[in-house]
Amino acid sequence: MASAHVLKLRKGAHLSATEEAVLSGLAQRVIAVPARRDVVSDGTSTRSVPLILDGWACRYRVLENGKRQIISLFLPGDICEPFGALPRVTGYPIGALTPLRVAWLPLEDLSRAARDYPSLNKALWWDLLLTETLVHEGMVSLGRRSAMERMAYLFCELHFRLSLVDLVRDDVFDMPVTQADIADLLGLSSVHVNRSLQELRGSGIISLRWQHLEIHRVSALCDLALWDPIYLDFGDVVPMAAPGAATG
Amino acid sequence: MASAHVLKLRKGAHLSATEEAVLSGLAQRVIAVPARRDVVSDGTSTRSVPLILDGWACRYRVLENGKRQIISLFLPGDICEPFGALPRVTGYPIGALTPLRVAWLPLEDLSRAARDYPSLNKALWWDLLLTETLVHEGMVSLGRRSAMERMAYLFCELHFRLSLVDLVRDDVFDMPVTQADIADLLGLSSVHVNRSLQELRGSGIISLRWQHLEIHRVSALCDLALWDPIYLDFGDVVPMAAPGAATG
DNA sequence: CGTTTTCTTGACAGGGATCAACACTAGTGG
DNA sequence: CCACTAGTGTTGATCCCTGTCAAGAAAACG
Repeated sequence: MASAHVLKLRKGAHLSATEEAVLSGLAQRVIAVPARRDVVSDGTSTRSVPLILDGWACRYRVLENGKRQIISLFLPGDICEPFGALPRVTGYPIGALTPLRVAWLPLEDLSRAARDYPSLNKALWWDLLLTETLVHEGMVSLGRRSAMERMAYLFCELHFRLSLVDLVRDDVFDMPVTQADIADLLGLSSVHVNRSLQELRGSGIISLRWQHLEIHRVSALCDLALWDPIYLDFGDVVPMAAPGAATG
Repeated sequence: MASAHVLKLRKGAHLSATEEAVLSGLAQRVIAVPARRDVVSDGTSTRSVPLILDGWACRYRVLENGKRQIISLFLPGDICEPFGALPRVTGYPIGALTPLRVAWLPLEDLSRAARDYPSLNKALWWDLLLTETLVHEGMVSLGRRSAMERMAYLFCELHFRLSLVDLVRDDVFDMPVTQADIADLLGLSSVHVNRSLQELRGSGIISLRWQHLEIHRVSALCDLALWDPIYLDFGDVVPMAAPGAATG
């Protein structure tokens, strides 16, 4: 069974067996991180980037008044710093929402792999594009979707993203986060998350018990979420990457 | 007088006269875009990226219900697709908020320049980091700042960004956008923007007339905005860029 | 100078926050 | 194995921030 990032990157480009082996080989230095601990607390090492093998993590920010906003969610198979080489003098912490298995990918290995294997390169660009789009669509949610729409959108996004790494079966998947986490993700209060959730369950579109989400009517959920597949279904075909703008 | 992008990138690395000349030379193909016209309507050409020489632009998204959210703002000196080479099969449109002068930078030229001149490379990475951080902090605004705080934050951000390109004099700068634009930027209604603006003016912290913003008490504004300089003052020193994660 | 866009103001409604209490679950240690 | 504790989910009551609708004033524009 291939690990999550291999499963995910397969969706971005057709990978040969060799390339998949290379990809698996990158994830050598694996460490465990307990829930609610920071993976990186302030900026990231320039030498390697964290890859989530298992569990959920997030990039977040806590304001002076104590309010927390989750900026992006990292699921199994996600590279937490997709702008990999970006030297950060400062940055937002990345925290574990659940117990984590994290692989630290040495940047040298990663860029060598990308250089040697065009399909791998393509897949990594695809991953970057996807990550960027997710952030943008998250902004649209926070700015212009109602609480209910945000919830619905989140479930659609999770359905889409977790499908990429084979963690969805029959429109059912695990959601190992608290309602308070969801609140910080959606810019709501946890009380309101609770109520929206109940309303969504009451409508028969989903059910959620024991951190287990089941989507009964996917299309109804997408409608409610103002989901536009144009933005997230990239399909299988992605043009080859041109040279990077800022690449030395 | 150097053009805006040169002024901006100077802040990211020390550039030699030669490097500045190269940078200026990149902006050959200059075109004018009238206000309210799209610069790119669906995705971007793979061959070149737009650079704003003059005027304000934005990346935005319109939901099916007609609501618009501005995802990022582009000011003079900004490269609209800082992920330059990113091949987009889909994407959000970029629109002109004011009449624009746009230079289309050929990607080949850009990456050759970055390859040949390390400081230029460093500056472009710095620019990318800055852009990324602005988006993240925008999410925090939308999710966890009140209307008043968002307004204040926006003015702080603009003060910071426009200072980079020498468009601020004595805490005064032009704001050539309508209140409806601000509303779509901050995830508010235009009516509420109007009222927040008046309250802010009434408090004596700013004045705004004829699209001319004057900040009277910068520190008060920063306090109100929950402004954290850690996230946006990168200072002059930035570590050298490592090789890109997904660079072929 | 008329026309259109933008700004401003008022009245009203509602979505979501806040506060507070209680139930439930899970983990902990005796 | 059970009591204890802490975290999480649930509910009700209340408030207020912000959206919506509508109309008039001011400014921009051709």
